[in-house]
Amino acid sequence: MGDLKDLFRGLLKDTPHIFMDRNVFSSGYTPASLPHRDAQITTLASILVKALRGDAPSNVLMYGKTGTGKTAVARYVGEELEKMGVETNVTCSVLYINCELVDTQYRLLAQLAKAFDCEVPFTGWPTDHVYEEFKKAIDSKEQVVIIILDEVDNLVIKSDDALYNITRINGVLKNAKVSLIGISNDLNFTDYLDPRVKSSLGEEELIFPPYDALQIQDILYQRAKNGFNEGVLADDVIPMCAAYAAQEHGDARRALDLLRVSAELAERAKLIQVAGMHVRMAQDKIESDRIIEVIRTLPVQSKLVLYSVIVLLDNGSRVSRTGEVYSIYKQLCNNIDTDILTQRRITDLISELDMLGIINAIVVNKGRYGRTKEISLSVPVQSIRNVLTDEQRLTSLSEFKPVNMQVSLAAAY
DNA sequence: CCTCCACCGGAACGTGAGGAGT
DNA sequence: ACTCCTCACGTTCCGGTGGAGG
Repeated sequence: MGDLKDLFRGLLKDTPHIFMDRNVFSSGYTPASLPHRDAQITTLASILVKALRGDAPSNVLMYGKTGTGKTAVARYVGEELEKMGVETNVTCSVLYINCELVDTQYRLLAQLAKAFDCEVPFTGWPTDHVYEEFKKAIDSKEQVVIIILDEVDNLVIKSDDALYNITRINGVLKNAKVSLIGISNDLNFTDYLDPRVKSSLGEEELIFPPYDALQIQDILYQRAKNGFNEGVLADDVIPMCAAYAAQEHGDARRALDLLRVSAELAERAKLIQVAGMHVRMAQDKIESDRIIEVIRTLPVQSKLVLYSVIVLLDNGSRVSRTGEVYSIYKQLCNNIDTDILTQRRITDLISELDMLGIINAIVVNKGRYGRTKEISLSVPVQSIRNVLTDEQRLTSLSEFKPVNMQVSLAAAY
């Protein structure tokens, strides 16, 4: 036990210093420069420069798939604008709000008010009261407020009132000016909008095309220079990360994750250099983490269906049919005292699992023996069995033995 | 060529939770 | 505090189907 004191000391000493600054790879990090986004940066800056003259810039909509640098560009230009505002003595405030978390009008207003030191309780006030408070707070002095709404789709899907109110706020303010920057990865999201909001929000539009493999490489090299110590990356590491990410529609964030995970794997193996092998391992790890996360958050009923497939697999059938799955599923439900859903619903659950890429379900015709779905697992069994029995209500199922297996025996012939 | 299996999948409807309006 | 609306989740009902076997 006395050695425990040295536990961390030992680990500290042993750990090779691959990372210089882990922060460089976190999602909130804004790098000092953004390769291959000069055009977007210049355009955005030329729109926002009006703020430095004390006017409200046009509202901007930014489109692009995930990992194309939308958020980074918006934050980067925002920071520069604030800096410039200090120099030129114009108060410019840039607020960044992620609408994935802030997805109702109330929460949005509360969040905005809070940014101006205005106390709003989490709940309780009528929405228009919060709106008034927020107006009062920003109108207290002359300033230009730029609100960046990331993932703005989330705010709109429920109702576009929030956007409607904010786009019209300039009409009622005396001192302050407000502009919006909406960020969306859905090109068609304006279809959901009220036409008035649409024309007001989309005064300017910026498109972010996906990066190609070479561009991703540049980004990675730049981050690696700030994030890793020198010489820890083998030559092929970054090209590999870029190639993998480029295959999946040029997602730079994905490439950065890949690079980070590769380095973490190498670090955990106590190596001093990251090799191509680690990139491959990282690719697998990210994918299996994704699958596990998807399965873990599945509703209980879907888990039961999935478990039924596994049970059938354990009993020797490589593919299973809907009828078999359903009969096992019913047994499982009785076993843990859960409501049994109808077969119609199970059909849908099976289709959902198929779409998530966890199972493979194809419709086949067996002539006289009917028409059904042939279901097989498209991920390794051992990786998901434990995830399923981790769920509190399903733990007892690890002991489960199916009765009445002649159905699947018959299927063997 | 016809039948008929064993399920597919569309349509309409019921229900409860939760948010918005008043 | 109340009703109204919407949405996710499920059920009921049912027409549809490709081909093995007669």
